[in-house]
Parts: sequence; C-alpha cells; structure tokens
Amino acid sequence: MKNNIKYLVTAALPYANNYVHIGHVAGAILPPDIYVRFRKLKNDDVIFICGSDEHGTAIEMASILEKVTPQEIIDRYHFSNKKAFEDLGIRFDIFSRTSSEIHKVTASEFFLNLYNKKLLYQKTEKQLYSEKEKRFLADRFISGTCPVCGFEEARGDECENCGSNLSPLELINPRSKITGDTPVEKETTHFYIPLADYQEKLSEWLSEKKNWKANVINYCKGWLKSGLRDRAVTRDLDWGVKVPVKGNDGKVIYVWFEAPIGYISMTKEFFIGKNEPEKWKEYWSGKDSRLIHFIGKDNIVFHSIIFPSMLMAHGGFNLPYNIPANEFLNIGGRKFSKTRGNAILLRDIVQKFNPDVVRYTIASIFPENKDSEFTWEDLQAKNNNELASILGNFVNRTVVFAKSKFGNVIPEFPDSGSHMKENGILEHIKSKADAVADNIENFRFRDALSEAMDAVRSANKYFNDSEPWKLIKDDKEKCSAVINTCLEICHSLAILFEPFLPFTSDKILHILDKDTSGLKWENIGKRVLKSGTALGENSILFPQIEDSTVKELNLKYNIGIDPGNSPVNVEDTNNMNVISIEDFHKVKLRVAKVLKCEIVPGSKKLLRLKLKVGDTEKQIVSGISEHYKPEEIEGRLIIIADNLKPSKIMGIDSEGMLLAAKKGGKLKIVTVDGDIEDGAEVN
RNA sequence: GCCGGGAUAGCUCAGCUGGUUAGAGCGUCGGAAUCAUAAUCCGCAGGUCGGGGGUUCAAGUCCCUCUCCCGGUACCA
Repeated sequence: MKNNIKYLVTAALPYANNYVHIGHVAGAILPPDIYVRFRKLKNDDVIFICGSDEHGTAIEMASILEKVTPQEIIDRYHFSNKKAFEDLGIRFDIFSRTSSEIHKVTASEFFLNLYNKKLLYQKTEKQLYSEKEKRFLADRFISGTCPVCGFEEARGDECENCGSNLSPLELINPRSKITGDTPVEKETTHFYIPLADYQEKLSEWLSEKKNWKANVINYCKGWLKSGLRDRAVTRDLDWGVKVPVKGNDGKVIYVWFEAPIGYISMTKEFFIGKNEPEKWKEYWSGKDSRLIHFIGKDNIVFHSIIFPSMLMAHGGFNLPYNIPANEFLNIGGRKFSKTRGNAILLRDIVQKFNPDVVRYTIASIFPENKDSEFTWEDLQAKNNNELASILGNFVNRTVVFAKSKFGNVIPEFPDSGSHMKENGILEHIKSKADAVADNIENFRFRDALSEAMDAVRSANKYFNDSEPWKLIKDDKEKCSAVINTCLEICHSLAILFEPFLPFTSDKILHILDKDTSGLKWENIGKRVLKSGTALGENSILFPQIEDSTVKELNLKYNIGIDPGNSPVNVEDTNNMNVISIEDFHKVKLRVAKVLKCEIVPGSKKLLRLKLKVGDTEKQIVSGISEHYKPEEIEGRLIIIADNLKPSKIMGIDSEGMLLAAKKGGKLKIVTVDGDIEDGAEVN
C-alpha cells in the first residue's frame, strides 16, 4: 500500500581518512539499506543519500604525514569505500562526496544565509601559530609537556598519560607535530554560532519526539540540561570550504558545520542527475516528507542538536523526523581500533565472504539498544546453522525434489481437492511478513530478521509435515500441490529477505526462472509462479564455513589473546607506555635452536617449529610462512619468549613466541650476532 | 569528581508504564523423519536477572549503596 509520504533517508557520511569497518556498517550503513530496500518493495517514495566526508584537519594531517596531497587521501578512501559498499549490496541512490563543487556552493550559501541574517558573530582568540609553516596549528597538530603530570608527549587536546583535558595554550614547550618547531601565540578571529539561542526551540521540538529511541532522547536531554555552548563555525585551515566572506583568507568552514550540509548538496546532485534540478526541495521542505538520519551514537549530538539548530537558523528546511542511532559494534570485547589491528575492514570481509552472510550476521547483532559483540564464530554459526541449514536448505530441498520428481519443472497446483494446509502456510508466511514490516518500520531490524527466519522455519515444518517423499509414491497430485506451494514459498521468501539478503533473493529468483517483476512486498504469500516453467540451475546458496577459516581469522585479528595476561600492554606505537625493569624481567627471553620447521597444513601463514632450548625441547607455532620458508629457518638460532602462557593454534600446542621485527609488510626474525649456546638468556 | 548507559541461561541478546511457573535464537542432550549442504521437525534440560539493603500484597522492572565495564564532561592546574 503506497502512502504519500516522501522518505529522505541518510546514512552517516564516512570520513575519508580511513577504510570503513564493519562497526560503521552495523551502526549507520546497513540499517538504512534494509529500511530503504523495504520501502522500495512497498513502492514507497524514498531516496537514500550518502557520501564521503572529505574535509577537516585529520585529512590534512594525514596528507602531510604521508607527503601526498589531500586529494590523494580522499580519493583513496572515497573510491575504496564506495566499492566496498557496492560489494556489500548497499544500494545508495547517490554516494557522493563533500569535495564536490555543488557541495562547496551549497555549504557557502548556507553559511552566507546565516551570516547575512546576522546569526553568526565574530570573536578573537589566541591560538598557536607556526611561523615556519605559516599556519595556525590545530589541536592535534601540537604536542608538548602536560602541565598536570609532566608527561612530555601530551597532545594539544588531552594528555593520554593522566587523562587531563587540555587546551593547546596550556602545554609547556609546545611544538608542532609536523616540523617540531615551537609555535607562538597569535590572535585569530572566527565566526561562532550561538547555539544557546536555539535551546528552547530544540527542547520543545525534542519533547514531541515520543517514538524516538530512548538512547537518543537521553543523550539530547543531557546536552540540553548542561546548556549549549557557542561553537566556532570556522577555523584556520587550508583543506575545506573557504569562508565566503571577505577578509577571511586562510579560513574554512568548520567540518562539523559543513559536512551535514552534504546531505542537502548530495540530494541536489542526485536530482540534477535525474534532470529534475528543483525536485530536491520536495524532500527537504515538503510537508509530507520525512528526514531520517541513520547514524552511530558518536554522531547523536551533531544530528539531533547541532544540525537541527543550523536548519532552524536557516529556515525553510524540515527538521529530522527520526534519528534511529545505533550503539557500537565491538570485537573481542574491545572497540575497533586501528592500532590494535583488530578493525575488520569492510573491503576485506566482503572479499572473504558472501556479502549476504556478512549482512545477515551483522544485522542479527545490530547494536540497537547497547553495544554488541562480533565474533568470527558467530559468523560461522549464523552461516552454517541458520542461513545454510534453514533457509538454504529449504530452497535446496524443494528445488532438488522438483527437479528429480517432476522433471525439472514447476509442478501444477491442482484445482481439485482440499488445500487447507497449502493455503494456510502461505497465509502464515504473509502474517510473518506483516510482523517483519512492523519491525522494520519501527527500526527493530534484529526482530525483523528473526521473524523472517521464523517464516522459513515454518516452511520447513510444512515440508516435513506434508511428507512429499511419501506422497510421490501414492498421491502424486497432492505431492504436486505441496511442491508447487513450496516453490511459491521460495518466491515469497525471495521478497521477504530482499532487504536483508539481496544477492540471495536474486539467486532464488534465478533458480525459479522468475524475473523481478513480482518482487513486491504485496506479493508475499501470493501464488505468482507459472506451472510448467522449467527451473533454472540450482546452486548451494550458503556453503559451509570451516573451523579452520575461523581460527585463521581469529589469529589475523588478534582475537582471543587475553589482554590482561600480557605483561606489556602497548597501546600505541607512537606513544609507548613506560614499564618498570621488573615488568621487563617478567618476560623470559632465550636463545633457541630450530631443530625442525614445517608448514602447518591448511593454514595461511603458520609454521610449526621444533626447538631446542638448553636441555628442553619445545614446539611453537608462528605466523611467518609468508616471509620464511621452513628450510630457511632450520638450524638457525632465534630468540623466543620462553615463559609465555601456552596456547593452541589450529589445534597445535604453541609453547612460546619467536621475536621478529615487522614494518609495513616486511618481517625479519630476530637472531643473535654469532654463535652462542641455545638456552642462553637474553636481557 | 560529576552526568549518562550497561551488567539477565554455555554464547549473542529481548524483557514497555512493577503483576500468574523470567523469554528468543544458537549451542548441548533425547526423540521423529530421511526429499535436502548429516541439512529438517518435535521435545527436555540450563538463570538465587552483578553484590548487598529497602519500598510494595507483588521487583529483572522503583529507591539506596557497592563492584566492574563503556561513553561524555569539569576542576585542581
């Protein structure tokens, strides 16, 4: 049933200084894709907007550190992320970027609108300025000695040693992180938006939002309660949208102000591409239009407080209808972290697995109410026990049956006879679809998915209870009705699962030799197939995922290594924690002689080493076979951590760890300078 | 320090304004079936709902307190 509402759905703009990981996907990308796909199946008027957020200090910093242009940085991540989203089946109507011309114009106009209405004011402040680089230094470009604890590598915004929040001006001996020179204090003038002016209107507006998620409302209340502070909307930086007011050279619009305007400019761009350059206004200003922002919880303030304030200040735009923010997806009990090497990048995971398996796994653990936990074991279990066993198997057993017993065509559904059960199961699938729809409309995607899976369970039950393998022997007509119905169910499932598993949905249609003309939500539970149609080639929808794959991935992503037991917990290679000599002595390093070395069969990079350490022999498993052949290591002296807690890697005991130096894909094992007896202590 | 959120079966999580024997999926175990990727279906078992105290006829659900985890934010400088 089509309604008159226009849905303008946005996904949080990924920042183009990194590859997106599955945490982003779980928080802000996949939920809207499911939502939008569902709306489209219902023939609702919906558009799905996203793109890269490409300005700001972090990108400029990255470009300086890598000695490339900012353009190279953003191109790298923009195109890679775009491709990764496509591979996952995320179907944006547009995935653009904030470096586009239309965005710069739109953001400038927005800024000028506020400026001309005198809704911004200017204020002069002291900031640190590097005379050598001829630029003001952003907080994160500065390090210095912490005035609180004396830590010498404190950052401009906070001290990682004592946790104090700092302003760069407080640092003792501040220096530029780029050149190392000492900056000076210099005055600079910036535009500010007085957010407090919008506090009352915001409170009023938010108090009407009865159906928003509690976590979002709570968050907003907290901010409003403590009072909104004015925020600078410009800053001294090269990389960004220039401030469109004379006398502001070297200043750009602050990225927090400019980026959300990207939603607007990208909508414009989308309709320009469709030759309807004015139509974007219907979505942003129309009476029956609903703006829905899908974001992660880190973005709640911007979307529920700051951007709405901006929209109020500007006027003429709808405020967000809903902001179904998700919490965070963790891995191994910890947050995704680049430095720990445990971030699972979208580009990697879609290469390794069927994207629908990734979609299913993530959707089933969406952090809708609280942070949730991703494990590879989970992905394997969801694939093997749910997708393969329940869904894949239902389709397969039905199709294989039709092929072998009905000559590879869709058998007839006879007019005669009673078909209570046959019609009943289709009605039941339909009622499940209603439950799925209700859940999706209310942003309860996990529940929606589990309802959909329930529909397949009942389909399997129908198959079992009908016992077609018996009917084929003594009541072929009834059997025909059953298998026909099961194939119809397959078609219904293709629709029902399309929002979650679009690739699988497609495959099922192929197997049924059906085009997408019937792919409408209203067709769920209806009989739409033509009997006599030859079935397409059947394929296994979800091949099993082996244990060895899971172990390999756990190793690769450093999962399962107990952080509490490691004596030295290195948080960040740039900023190493200081440890005592006692801490160091906890690690017993010894020289070991490699007696025998062999590749661990089935592994990607594991070697099994038999070692002689003084009087004892031990075995370790090490992930270095991409760098060393077994014969290169045999007979050599290496250094091992001797008293490491033993562990099993791919079922093989490992009683230590060899030392190796690693940088940028290169790896060299640590050895000794000359000959010495194995077992010798290293310190 | 202060504010907010979290701690529920082996695992991942639901439990709205307090109300009959605390739920689901997966896993485990038992049974049925054999068309199907040994895939299905049915059933049993599993929790003193982080600890302690309180309010109430009744608390996972409200109040107090403690422990641990995660966010946000202030000051001392």
